[in-house]
Amino acid sequence: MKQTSHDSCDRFLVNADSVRAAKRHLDQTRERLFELTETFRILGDPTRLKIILVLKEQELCVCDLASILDVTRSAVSHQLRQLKNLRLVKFRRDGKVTHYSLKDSHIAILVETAMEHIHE
Amino acid sequence: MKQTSHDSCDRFLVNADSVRAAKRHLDQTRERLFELTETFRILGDPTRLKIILVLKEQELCVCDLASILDVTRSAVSHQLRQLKNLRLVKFRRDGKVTHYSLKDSHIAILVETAMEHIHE
DNA sequence: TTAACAGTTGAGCAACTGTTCACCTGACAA
DNA sequence: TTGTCAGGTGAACAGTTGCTCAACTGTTAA
Repeated sequence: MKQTSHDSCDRFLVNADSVRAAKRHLDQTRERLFELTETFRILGDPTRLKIILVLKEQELCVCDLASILDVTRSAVSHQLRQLKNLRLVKFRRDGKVTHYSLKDSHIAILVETAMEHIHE
Repeated sequence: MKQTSHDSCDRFLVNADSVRAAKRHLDQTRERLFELTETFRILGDPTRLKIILVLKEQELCVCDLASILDVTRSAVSHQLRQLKNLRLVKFRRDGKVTHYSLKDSHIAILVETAMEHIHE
Protein backbone atom coordinates (compact mmCIF):
# COMPACT_ATOMS: atom_id res chain seq x y z
CA MET A 1 0.00 0.00 0.00
CA LYS A 2 1.24 3.45 -0.91
CA GLN A 3 2.11 5.52 2.14
CA THR A 4 1.75 9.26 1.60
CA SER A 5 4.12 11.76 3.10
CA HIS A 6 1.53 12.97 5.59
CA ASP A 7 0.48 9.40 6.21
CA SER A 8 -2.73 10.22 7.99
CA CYS A 9 -4.72 7.19 9.06
CA ASP A 10 -8.31 6.51 10.05
CA ARG A 11 -7.41 6.77 13.69
CA PHE A 12 -6.27 10.33 13.03
CA LEU A 13 -9.62 11.90 13.85
CA VAL A 14 -9.91 9.96 17.09
CA ASN A 15 -6.63 11.21 18.53
CA ALA A 16 -6.76 14.55 16.75
CA ASP A 17 -6.33 16.51 19.98
CA SER A 18 -3.35 14.49 21.21
CA VAL A 19 -1.73 14.72 17.80
CA ARG A 20 -2.26 18.47 17.60
CA ALA A 21 -0.91 18.89 21.11
CA ALA A 22 2.20 16.89 20.25
CA LYS A 23 2.72 18.89 17.06
CA ARG A 24 2.46 22.11 19.05
CA HIS A 25 4.85 20.78 21.65
CA LEU A 26 7.40 19.88 18.97
CA ASP A 27 6.93 23.24 17.30
CA GLN A 28 7.62 25.09 20.53
CA THR A 29 11.00 23.42 20.95
CA ARG A 30 11.79 23.76 17.24
CA GLU A 31 14.55 26.35 17.66
CA ARG A 32 16.34 24.35 20.34
CA LEU A 33 15.70 21.07 18.56
CA PHE A 34 18.41 21.62 15.97
CA GLU A 35 21.20 22.32 18.43
CA LEU A 36 19.94 19.54 20.66
CA THR A 37 20.21 17.06 17.80
CA GLU A 38 23.60 18.47 16.80
CA THR A 39 24.94 18.06 20.32
CA PHE A 40 23.86 14.44 20.51
CA ARG A 41 25.12 13.77 16.99
CA ILE A 42 28.55 15.17 17.86
CA LEU A 43 28.75 12.96 20.97
CA GLY A 44 27.51 9.95 19.00
CA ASP A 45 30.86 9.28 17.36
CA PRO A 46 33.45 7.21 19.25
CA THR A 47 36.42 9.39 18.31
CA ARG A 48 34.73 12.63 19.29
CA LEU A 49 33.29 11.18 22.49
CA LYS A 50 36.74 9.92 23.50
CA ILE A 51 38.17 13.38 22.86
CA ILE A 52 35.55 14.88 25.17
CA LEU A 53 36.19 12.19 27.79
CA VAL A 54 39.95 12.80 27.98
CA LEU A 55 39.68 16.58 27.72
CA LYS A 56 37.28 16.38 30.64
CA GLU A 57 40.26 15.31 32.76
CA GLN A 58 43.07 17.44 31.34
CA GLU A 59 44.19 19.88 28.67
CA LEU A 60 45.89 18.10 25.73
CA CYS A 61 47.54 18.90 22.40
CA VAL A 62 46.54 17.42 19.06
CA CYS A 63 49.61 15.21 19.05
CA ASP A 64 48.83 13.63 22.41
CA LEU A 65 45.17 13.20 21.49
CA ALA A 66 46.27 11.33 18.38
CA SER A 67 48.53 9.13 20.46
CA ILE A 68 45.85 8.41 23.05
CA LEU A 69 43.12 7.64 20.52
CA ASP A 70 45.52 5.84 18.18
CA VAL A 71 44.51 7.80 15.08
CA THR A 72 46.35 10.30 12.87
CA ARG A 73 46.76 13.94 13.82
CA SER A 74 44.73 14.78 10.75
CA ALA A 75 41.76 12.77 11.94
CA VAL A 76 41.92 14.44 15.36
CA SER A 77 42.16 17.86 13.76
CA HIS A 78 39.11 17.23 11.61
CA GLN A 79 37.06 16.19 14.62
CA LEU A 80 38.35 19.07 16.74
CA ARG A 81 37.10 21.46 14.09
CA GLN A 82 33.59 20.09 14.51
CA LEU A 83 33.88 20.41 18.28
CA LYS A 84 35.10 24.00 17.83
CA ASN A 85 32.17 24.80 15.53
CA LEU A 86 29.76 23.64 18.22
CA ARG A 87 31.77 25.68 20.77
CA LEU A 88 32.41 22.60 22.90
CA VAL A 89 36.21 23.05 23.07
CA LYS A 90 38.59 25.97 23.27
CA PHE A 91 42.29 26.11 22.39
CA ARG A 92 45.43 27.92 23.48
CA ARG A 93 48.44 28.36 21.21
CA ASP A 94 51.86 27.89 22.81
CA GLY A 95 54.57 28.11 20.17
CA LYS A 96 54.18 25.15 17.86
CA VAL A 97 51.78 23.39 20.17
CA THR A 98 48.01 23.93 20.42
CA HIS A 99 46.46 22.91 23.70
CA TYR A 100 42.79 21.96 23.66
CA SER A 101 40.36 21.85 26.57
CA LEU A 102 36.61 21.88 27.19
CA LYS A 103 35.02 25.30 26.72
CA ASP A 104 32.74 24.91 29.74
CA SER A 105 31.41 22.26 32.11
CA HIS A 106 28.04 21.84 30.40
CA ILE A 107 29.14 19.15 28.02
CA ALA A 108 31.02 17.32 30.79
CA ILE A 109 27.91 17.35 32.96
CA LEU A 110 25.85 16.01 30.07
CA VAL A 111 28.26 13.12 29.49
CA GLU A 112 28.38 12.34 33.20
CA THR A 113 24.58 12.33 33.36
CA ALA A 114 24.49 9.92 30.46
CA MET A 115 27.02 7.63 32.14
CA GLU A 116 24.98 7.58 35.33
CA HIS A 117 21.76 6.70 33.54
CA ILE A 118 23.14 4.10 31.18
CA HIS A 119 24.06 1.22 33.44
CA GLU A 120 20.64 1.70 35.07
CA MET B 1 54.40 14.46 5.82
CA LYS B 2 53.28 10.90 6.32
CA GLN B 3 51.28 10.44 9.51
CA THR B 4 51.47 6.96 10.94
CA SER B 5 48.56 5.31 12.67
CA HIS B 6 50.14 5.66 16.10
CA ASP B 7 51.26 9.16 15.22
CA SER B 8 53.64 9.57 18.11
CA CYS B 9 55.48 12.89 18.17
CA ASP B 10 58.57 14.29 19.83
CA ARG B 11 56.50 15.73 22.61
CA PHE B 12 55.37 12.22 23.42
CA LEU B 13 58.15 11.53 25.90
CA VAL B 14 57.55 14.82 27.70
CA ASN B 15 53.89 14.14 28.41
CA ALA B 16 54.29 10.38 28.64
CA ASP B 17 52.67 10.23 32.08
CA SER B 18 49.64 12.31 31.13
CA VAL B 19 49.20 10.32 27.95
CA ARG B 20 49.45 7.01 29.78
CA ALA B 21 47.00 8.22 32.41
CA ALA B 22 44.51 9.27 29.74
CA LYS B 23 44.88 5.95 27.95
CA ARG B 24 44.22 4.13 31.21
CA HIS B 25 41.23 6.34 31.91
CA LEU B 26 39.77 5.59 28.48
CA ASP B 27 40.46 1.90 28.90
CA GLN B 28 38.60 1.79 32.20
CA THR B 29 35.44 3.16 30.65
CA ARG B 30 35.86 0.99 27.55
CA GLU B 31 32.90 -1.31 28.28
CA ARG B 32 30.51 1.56 28.91
CA LEU B 33 31.95 3.61 26.07
CA PHE B 34 30.17 1.64 23.36
CA GLU B 35 26.70 1.98 24.82
CA LEU B 36 27.42 5.61 25.70
CA THR B 37 28.26 6.34 22.08
CA GLU B 38 25.26 4.34 20.87
CA THR B 39 22.90 6.30 23.11
CA PHE B 40 24.18 9.63 21.85
CA ARG B 41 24.17 8.39 18.26
CA ILE B 42 20.53 7.31 18.55
CA LEU B 43 19.54 10.72 19.93
CA GLY B 44 21.62 12.49 17.28
CA ASP B 45 19.03 12.01 14.55
CA PRO B 46 16.17 14.52 14.26
CA THR B 47 13.47 11.92 13.59
CA ARG B 48 14.47 9.70 16.51
CA LEU B 49 14.93 12.64 18.88
CA LYS B 50 11.46 13.94 17.98
CA ILE B 51 10.01 10.50 18.67
CA ILE B 52 11.60 10.52 22.12
CA LEU B 53 10.40 14.09 22.75
CA VAL B 54 6.75 13.35 21.99
CA LEU B 55 6.75 9.94 23.70
CA LYS B 56 8.10 11.76 26.74
CA GLU B 57 4.70 13.44 26.98
CA GLN B 58 2.30 10.66 25.96
CA GLU B 59 1.89 7.16 24.60
CA LEU B 60 1.40 7.14 20.81
CA CYS B 61 0.83 4.71 17.95
CA VAL B 62 2.98 4.47 14.81
CA CYS B 63 0.27 6.14 12.79
CA ASP B 64 0.07 9.21 15.00
CA LEU B 65 3.87 9.44 15.23
CA ALA B 66 4.01 9.47 11.43
CA SER B 67 1.40 12.22 11.34
CA ILE B 68 3.17 14.31 13.97
CA LEU B 69 6.63 13.96 12.41
CA ASP B 70 5.27 14.21 8.86
CA VAL B 71 7.05 11.09 7.60
CA THR B 72 5.78 7.71 6.42
CA ARG B 73 4.73 4.95 8.82
CA SER B 74 7.54 2.89 7.38
CA ALA B 75 10.16 5.47 8.34
CA VAL B 76 8.76 5.64 11.87
CA SER B 77 8.72 1.87 12.12
CA HIS B 78 12.36 1.61 11.05
CA GLN B 79 13.43 4.15 13.67
CA LEU B 80 11.28 2.57 16.38
CA ARG B 81 13.08 -0.70 15.78
CA GLN B 82 16.39 0.98 16.57
CA LEU B 83 14.89 2.52 19.71
CA LYS B 84 13.56 -0.92 20.70
CA ASN B 85 16.98 -2.51 20.13
CA LEU B 86 18.51 0.00 22.53
CA ARG B 87 15.62 -0.69 24.97
CA LEU B 88 14.61 2.96 25.01
CA VAL B 89 10.95 2.35 24.16
CA LYS B 90 8.36 -0.28 24.95
CA PHE B 91 5.14 -1.12 23.12
CA ARG B 92 1.66 -2.44 23.86
CA ARG B 93 -0.48 -4.17 21.24
CA ASP B 94 -4.18 -3.29 21.23
CA GLY B 95 -5.90 -4.99 18.32
CA LYS B 96 -4.52 -3.51 15.13
CA VAL B 97 -2.85 -0.64 16.91
CA THR B 98 0.57 -0.67 18.61
CA HIS B 99 1.08 1.94 21.29
CA TYR B 100 4.64 3.05 21.98
CA SER B 101 5.99 4.73 25.09
CA LEU B 102 9.33 5.33 26.82
CA LYS B 103 10.69 2.28 28.60
CA ASP B 104 11.91 4.26 31.61
CA SER B 105 12.65 7.82 32.67
CA HIS B 106 16.43 7.63 32.17
CA ILE B 107 16.37 8.74 28.55
CA ALA B 108 13.87 11.51 29.32
CA ILE B 109 16.12 12.80 32.10
CA LEU B 110 19.09 12.74 29.76
CA VAL B 111 17.26 14.76 27.12
CA GLU B 112 16.03 17.23 29.72
CA THR B 113 19.55 17.64 31.07
CA ALA B 114 20.78 18.34 27.56
CA MET B 115 18.06 20.94 27.01
CA GLU B 116 18.96 22.70 30.23
CA HIS B 117 22.64 22.87 29.40
CA ILE B 118 22.34 23.86 25.76
CA HIS B 119 21.01 27.42 25.88
CA GLU B 120 23.58 28.06 28.66
C1' DT C 1 68.23 30.30 5.53
C1' DT C 2 67.16 25.85 6.22
C1' DA C 3 65.17 21.85 8.30
C1' DA C 4 62.07 19.86 11.39
C1' DC C 5 57.85 19.80 13.62
C1' DA C 6 52.71 20.76 15.19
C1' DG C 7 48.75 21.40 13.23
C1' DT C 8 45.24 22.50 9.38
C1' DT C 9 42.87 21.75 5.18
C1' DG C 10 40.64 19.98 0.86
C1' DA C 11 39.99 16.15 -2.17
C1' DG C 12 38.78 11.52 -2.60
C1' DC C 13 36.93 7.35 -1.11
C1' DA C 14 34.80 3.58 1.28
C1' DA C 15 31.41 2.71 4.62
C1' DC C 16 27.33 3.94 6.73
C1' DT C 17 22.51 5.80 7.21
C1' DG C 18 17.71 7.43 6.68
C1' DT C 19 14.12 7.33 3.60
C1' DT C 20 11.04 5.44 0.19
C1' DC C 21 8.96 1.75 -2.22
C1' DA C 22 6.80 -2.57 -2.63
C1' DC C 23 5.28 -6.29 -0.35
C1' DC C 24 4.11 -8.95 3.64
C1' DT C 25 1.64 -10.28 8.23
C1' DG C 26 -1.97 -10.09 11.47
C1' DA C 27 -6.31 -8.12 13.30
C1' DC C 28 -10.87 -6.75 12.60
C1' DA C 29 -15.37 -5.82 10.31
C1' DA C 30 -18.60 -6.70 6.60
C1' DT D 1 -14.18 -15.34 2.97
C1' DT D 2 -13.04 -10.88 1.60
C1' DG D 3 -11.52 -6.23 2.11
C1' DT D 4 -9.39 -2.85 4.88
C1' DC D 5 -6.22 -1.06 7.98
C1' DA D 6 -1.97 -0.78 11.33
C1' DG D 7 2.32 -2.02 11.26
C1' DG D 8 6.74 -4.47 9.94
C1' DT D 9 10.50 -5.65 6.66
C1' DG D 10 14.12 -6.01 2.98
C1' DA D 11 16.04 -3.96 -1.10
C1' DA D 12 17.60 0.01 -3.22
C1' DC D 13 19.00 4.60 -3.53
C1' DA D 14 20.79 9.13 -2.40
C1' DG D 15 23.02 11.70 0.85
C1' DT D 16 26.24 11.90 4.60
C1' DT D 17 30.39 10.96 7.22
C1' DG D 18 34.95 9.77 9.06
C1' DC D 19 39.24 8.59 7.60
C1' DT D 20 43.55 8.84 4.81
C1' DC D 21 46.60 11.14 1.87
C1' DA D 22 49.12 14.93 0.23
C1' DA D 23 50.08 19.49 0.45
C1' DC D 24 50.09 23.53 3.02
C1' DT D 25 50.94 27.29 7.05
C1' DG D 26 53.31 28.93 10.90
C1' DT D 27 56.72 28.30 14.58
C1' DT D 28 61.16 27.06 16.42
C1' DA D 29 65.95 25.76 16.48
C1' DA D 30 70.28 24.88 14.05
